[in-house]
Amino acid sequence: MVLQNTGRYQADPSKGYKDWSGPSGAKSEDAADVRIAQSIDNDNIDVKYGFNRVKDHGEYTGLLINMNSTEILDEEKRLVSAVDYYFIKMDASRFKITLPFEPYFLILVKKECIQEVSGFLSKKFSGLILRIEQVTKEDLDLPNHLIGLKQMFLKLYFINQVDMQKVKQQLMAAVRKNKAKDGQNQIYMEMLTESLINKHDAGATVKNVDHMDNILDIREYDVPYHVRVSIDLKIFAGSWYTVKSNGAQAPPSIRARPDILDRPDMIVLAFDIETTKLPLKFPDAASDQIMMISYMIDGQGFLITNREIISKDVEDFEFTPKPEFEGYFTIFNEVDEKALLRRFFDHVLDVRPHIFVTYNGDFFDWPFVETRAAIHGMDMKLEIGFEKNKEGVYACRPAMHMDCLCWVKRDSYLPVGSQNLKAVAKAKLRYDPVELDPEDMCRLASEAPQVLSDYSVSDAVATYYLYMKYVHPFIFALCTIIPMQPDEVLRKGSGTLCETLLMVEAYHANIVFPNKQMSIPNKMTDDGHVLDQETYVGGHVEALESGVFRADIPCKFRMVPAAFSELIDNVEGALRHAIEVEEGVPFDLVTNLDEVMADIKDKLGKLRDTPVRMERPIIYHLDVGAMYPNIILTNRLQPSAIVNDTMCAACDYNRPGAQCQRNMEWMWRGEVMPASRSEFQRITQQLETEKFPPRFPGGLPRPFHALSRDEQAAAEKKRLTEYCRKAYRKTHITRVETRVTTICQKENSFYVDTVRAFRDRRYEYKGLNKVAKREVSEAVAKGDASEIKSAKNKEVLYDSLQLAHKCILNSFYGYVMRKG
DNA sequence: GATTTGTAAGA
DNA sequence: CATGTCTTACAAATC
Repeated sequence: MVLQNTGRYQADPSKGYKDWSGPSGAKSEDAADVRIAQSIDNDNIDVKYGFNRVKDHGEYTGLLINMNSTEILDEEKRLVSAVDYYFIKMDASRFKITLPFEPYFLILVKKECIQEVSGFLSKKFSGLILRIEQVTKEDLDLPNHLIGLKQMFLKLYFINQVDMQKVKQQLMAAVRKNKAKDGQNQIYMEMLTESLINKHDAGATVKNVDHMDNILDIREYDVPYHVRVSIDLKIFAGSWYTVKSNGAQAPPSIRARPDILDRPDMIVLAFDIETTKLPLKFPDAASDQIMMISYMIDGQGFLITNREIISKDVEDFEFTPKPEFEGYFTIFNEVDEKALLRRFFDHVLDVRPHIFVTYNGDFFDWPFVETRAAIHGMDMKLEIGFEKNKEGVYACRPAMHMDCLCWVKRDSYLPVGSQNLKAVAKAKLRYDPVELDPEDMCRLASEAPQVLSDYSVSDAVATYYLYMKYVHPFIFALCTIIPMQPDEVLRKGSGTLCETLLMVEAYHANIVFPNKQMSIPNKMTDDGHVLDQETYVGGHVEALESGVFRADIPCKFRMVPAAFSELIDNVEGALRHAIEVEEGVPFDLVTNLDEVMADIKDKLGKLRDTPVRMERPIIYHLDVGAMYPNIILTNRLQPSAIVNDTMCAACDYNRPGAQCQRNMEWMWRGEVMPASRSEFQRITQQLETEKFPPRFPGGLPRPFHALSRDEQAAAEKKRLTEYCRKAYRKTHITRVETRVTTICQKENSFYVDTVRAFRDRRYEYKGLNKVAKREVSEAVAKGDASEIKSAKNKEVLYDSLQLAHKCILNSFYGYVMRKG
């Protein structure tokens, strides 16, 4: 492997930096020997946890619990991208299958030279591109696609992701260049004009000689590999599959088994550590020690003490805060910290948990254990396979790490002040945990080891049962619809979950994924002011009347008689709707209709006749359920349905009297810099004569044009803000405008369909929650303790599921405004 | 000392 | 790597 120093700054900061950092730089990652070593490493760790790759010709049925991407050598000794799928069988035994899958992405090429570009690319990237196929997909950006026009793409296959990355980078550069030629959406505009001028003659444009210039767009290039595979093959964690293994070389075949519902229990280990610390300081792994590790495995508790710190041996004891949260603890008193860690690692490898659970373990417990182990000459990665990955998460291929704090933050709907473990235990598990002032802990270690043990164990118990009751059922329910690892489903933002759900829907509807929209830095308004930020004016609440209202304080009402007359005239229609549509009862089954109608009319009549009244009010709490999702559904609001006149002009459905355009008013709000266009230009001119700090300490100062586009924009913005503050004595002017946007009502409904499916799923859980509530009261009436327990569990489960679905459902609304 | 700006939290 | 806006409170920055 040769490192080349071209002496030029690299555009990508991470790449550019690594090239200076010696042999461990970026390029070593694609060196074949390193990748083969990585592949062997992967398998060794998996075997450590009992996941052996199936290589025979047998058939296996198992519950899929996890997935990881990897590389394997094929019969020609080439490195091939594949996904490892981890299963457990009904008898709790484990196996792993490895599914090779060729990564791919799509490119859009000028229609008239598809063949030529295809041939050109095969030659230019021979050895990298495996093969090229032509595929047609529905492209919601394509003018007049509603009549069934499909877009033709070239689908480029690769044997592995590294090759794909290399080609992707070059093609992206070409696409960027071609797009920049004029305007942002020039490609689609060109197609628009073409389709407007002459729908049958597309070959009129002049063919380019350099075929890189004919690549108009690149699509679906940034879908994570394992997500790609799982979308295309419909493989979801938390589901059952029957796998037919076809020997060591041929890929296995996988078949979903929706008929199996029971699940084997996964082995769950929840742990928590207690450490020494200096007074009024946070524990520091470099100097402080681990005093105790307490953990629970499948409801069985363990506590390891460090007798260098703890003054005397602790005896086995029980910590059961509530009958349903049992905790019998077995104690290992170890001579020192090294023996404590040794005991912990050995126990982990003996049990081989599927899931490790912590509370904020990514930031405290894991790094602390890792550092302390290193001080004693142990490598946590080698011992139990856990290390910090590039997202800052402690992870291991064959075991998951579930940090309950992630669930609390995103899905629990608890306020920030109640997100510590104690408060969460109170709110969700409904018991008062042992509380202890951190400043007392070290003293208690020597004076009252039992008190400290109780405390330490209490955290492990809370973490374990919080996970088992709330986090586990929720994450594995979501996993069956979101094609990601359980870890990711736990940790990703709700917007990313929405996006992934949408990708699944789009793929199976044969719709090409829309590209991410890039925001233009320092955008200008029409009258030449820099736009700092733009958004919409959101919803607000209007109070018709304010004051103190109580059901026992009479209140003055002023009725509108005409409204009552209208109501009286419509009583029959309203009743019919209520009976037939809402209750689903045939109208003629009702026997006392006249009676009820007369009663209602009489009451309404009295209200009409004495319109000014003093009465005790009845106070209602009226909640509009799933309001935003329903607004989306009734108006068929979806990003791809935002159209303009040009798009509609190209659409065959746009005939006189067409009902497909829904015009909707909204309020635009922009924060505008007060400086004028000429002032802005003067500032940029000034900046171009200046020098800027080097990219890395010790480098040369850079002129303005050497800065990246983002840095330039930031510098312009900063200088402009300073200028505006001096010259105008304010940095922003807020503008609000009413705008009208057209929503196409005929657009492919995959987005609104996804929202609807998710809303209905939530209602399903709400319904099940109601059923469980009824079961609780029935069980309470019967006095059957075990039935009460199981019914209560169900109630809690369905309530947490519906609440968490609410969070993601609301995210569908916000998702369309997401940046990046 | 008044005003603007930035941040966090909750709804 | 990343749901949204609106309101309130408060501290820091700035004039």
